Amino acid sequence: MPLRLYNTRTHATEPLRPLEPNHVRIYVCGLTPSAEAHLGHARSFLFFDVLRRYLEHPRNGYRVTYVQNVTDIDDRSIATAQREGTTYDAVVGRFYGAFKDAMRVLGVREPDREPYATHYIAQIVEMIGELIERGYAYATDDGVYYRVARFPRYGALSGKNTDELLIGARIAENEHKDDPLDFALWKFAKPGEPQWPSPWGSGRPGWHIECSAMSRALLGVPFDIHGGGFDLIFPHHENEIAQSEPLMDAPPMAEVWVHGGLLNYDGRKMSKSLGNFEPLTDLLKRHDPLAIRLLFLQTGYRKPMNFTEESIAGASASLQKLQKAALRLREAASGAGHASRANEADAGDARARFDAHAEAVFRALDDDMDTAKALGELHLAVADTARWAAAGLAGEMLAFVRAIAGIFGIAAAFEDAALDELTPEAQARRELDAQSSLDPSFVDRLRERLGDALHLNGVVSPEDAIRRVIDARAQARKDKDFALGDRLRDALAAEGIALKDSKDGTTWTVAGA
RNA sequence: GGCGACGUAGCCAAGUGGUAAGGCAGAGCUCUGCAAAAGCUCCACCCCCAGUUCGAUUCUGGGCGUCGCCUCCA
Repeated sequence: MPLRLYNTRTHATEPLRPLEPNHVRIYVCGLTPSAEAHLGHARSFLFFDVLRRYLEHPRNGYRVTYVQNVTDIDDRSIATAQREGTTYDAVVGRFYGAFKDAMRVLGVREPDREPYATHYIAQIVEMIGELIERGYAYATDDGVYYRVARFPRYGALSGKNTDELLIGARIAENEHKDDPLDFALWKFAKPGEPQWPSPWGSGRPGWHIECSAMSRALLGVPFDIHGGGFDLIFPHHENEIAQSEPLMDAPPMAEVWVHGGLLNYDGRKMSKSLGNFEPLTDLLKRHDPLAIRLLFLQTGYRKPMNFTEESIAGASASLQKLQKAALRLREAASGAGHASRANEADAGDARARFDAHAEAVFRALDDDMDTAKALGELHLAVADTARWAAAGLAGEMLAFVRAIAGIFGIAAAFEDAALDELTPEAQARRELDAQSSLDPSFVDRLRERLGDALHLNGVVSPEDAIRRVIDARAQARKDKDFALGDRLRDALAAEGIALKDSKDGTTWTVAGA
């Protein structure tokens, strides 16, 4: 059963049928880097990254060509440049560089092509020329506009009709346009603004035309998937269709239109205009990028979702649960030689269960990339460590977890090195690191708490003090003086030091470290 | 005013015409002197009302609520 995706164009979930066999061509509207990117942008690109990974996974086996543009010229970058006394491309370079860094941290793969609008001026101008030639566009004294009335299907994607749009009181009046619905293809430059020559006057492209021109240039039309955020459906994607399809023999320009749900922050849309967002780079300082990925995977990609500190904390804990399960699988797999004494009937039964679990995960992904369901199924699959171990399937299950993690883009969490971090030895190592952060007055505070239980004479370093208390407690426990032992431990606890007993002795951790 | 999405346990969240995945948090139990870790178990009358149906959380209609789009926006 092939992957099915919800298609905004047809308002239905339908099987993906690539126009070229085994090759999926995707165009996703990228960033306008004239301000800092936020988590909402990340959500969108993170989803398309997962989609791409799944398409390429052997289950689907597609080759993917992924194009994501960069709107490197717009009114805001020009305004910012003027305000800061620099150039628009310096502004764009700064914000886009930060965005790329963030994407790298989040494990989002690089697009195959990353076209900048200003690098495709020739193609843009050519396309505008074609539109004018066919009566779909007209030049005025401040730019070239698209004539919406000329395109009867305008509004089909977004489910709007032009009459209703006109009623909306929010369309700005513009004496240069023939019709309020018309939109700019080319804006003539005012003095001092960046500009490129065109047959109609020098200026810069409007936002919408770049995507029509660059998708045509790099993928050819029609192509398979056109993606972007929900907020781009109107007017951006509607306008792209209006620009591209009149010039095509066989529309639509894209078979499937995929739109990702927006991210709310504290219950409100995270947006540049509302300004209620935290820059992505700041957020990534506070949160594990893998936990962020998991957080988004927990929600259907089309649903609006609300970001809260509580939800990211939950996702982080959930990730750890999966990691610990993977660690147990790894341990079971390495000791598999003597563990797999199950009889053949049981083994066959376990095999059937294994396959059913795996199939359930894939079926969820096939169903319009239901990553939330897939994640739930993965938890179920992994939970039965004992069964997989007994049937000698622990290694295979671990490999399965890793394969799915690869699709999810969280494979790093399940690499041996990451799993090693969860072992007791790694914890001990971390504790050593934590030692250096203890405040020197720690010993004095601890001495006061212990009172006559232990004097800590001559002890200066916090580590030595903790060690002394642990040793004293060990002796107390040996002597069955549990009251004293507990007193010692409580004193440490009051100073934020937690003890953990294991067969290999007692270790300690700094709470919250 | 037009268009649209959503409303499932403290939080995140999947889902089906026959009585509700998963994660976090919480509770209990097992194991441990206690604690931690680990494991097991428990934890929802699915916003309200009406209708269709043998039966609805799931379908239809109405209401209420939240959010979004209609302007730059992933």
